[in-house]
Amino acid sequence: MTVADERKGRPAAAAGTDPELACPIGPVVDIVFSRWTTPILWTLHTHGRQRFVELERRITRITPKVLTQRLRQLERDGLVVRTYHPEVPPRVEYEISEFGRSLGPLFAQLAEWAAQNLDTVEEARQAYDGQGAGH
Amino acid sequence: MTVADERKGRPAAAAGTDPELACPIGPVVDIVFSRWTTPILWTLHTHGRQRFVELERRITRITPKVLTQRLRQLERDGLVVRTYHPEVPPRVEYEISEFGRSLGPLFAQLAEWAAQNLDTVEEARQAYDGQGAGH
DNA sequence: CGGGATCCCAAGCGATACTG
DNA sequence: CAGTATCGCTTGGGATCCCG
Repeated sequence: MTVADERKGRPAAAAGTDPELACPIGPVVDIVFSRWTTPILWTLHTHGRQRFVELERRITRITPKVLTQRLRQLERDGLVVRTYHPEVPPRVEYEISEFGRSLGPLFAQLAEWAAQNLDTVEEARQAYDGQGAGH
Repeated sequence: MTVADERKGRPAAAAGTDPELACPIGPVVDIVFSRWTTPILWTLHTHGRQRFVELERRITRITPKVLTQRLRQLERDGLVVRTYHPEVPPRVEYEISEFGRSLGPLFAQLAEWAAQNLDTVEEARQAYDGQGAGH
């Protein structure tokens, strides 16, 4: 199931003395930035409602099993809506929920940061690897 | 939210198509939202420059080995600055780099989303678990 | 088509011991 | 104090088979 599901959003707790996180964004990371969730949400966001196979094809390298797992998790968290059409052959469609769309600005800002600073990270890595080897 | 819509033709870092992501924020997630990086960056952000043990104590449950690994990664990516003081006993201090501070607004927005919507997620989970089990 | 069940392996992390 | 090195377990994910 969920990797670290012990975290419960307890509103009563004071500024997080939670076990492994002294920060309030730990739980969000688990929810939104788990292993495959970001590509899934992004694909659903850009291509709208689509079927299981479409997701499978667009998100390369993901296996159906994992795709199902993540999709279930996102559905459970209310970020994705799953619609089952009892036809032959069966048809299932996934889309971002209204609640899931509240992540829009966040993703946009994230994408913007990526566009502006990703190469800086790359430079930092090369610099580190270059003279970091000599220590 | 269509900020990065036009930069889809971004050349991949390595050769070929990007492995696991049809989305431009995949790499950022790896850099910023890896396993322990969020608590580390948050702690460094809120408590300023501090030593290894301080980080170790504040980020509960993290082992020194993993803390070192993540710290090295963050240093390599240019988000964290490591300062070694050749004393006896040795003293090492960590702080967020200038570049790392560019993540500030992002974290703020993330924290805000968490504060507003985390209980919604919890409700969705309970609803899902409640009647999802009977299905 | 859209999965669930099973087996299995590789990565990640914890625990422990040791160094400068 | 601030790590590095090694071992061993836990776990996520791939591969395969099968069902509705």
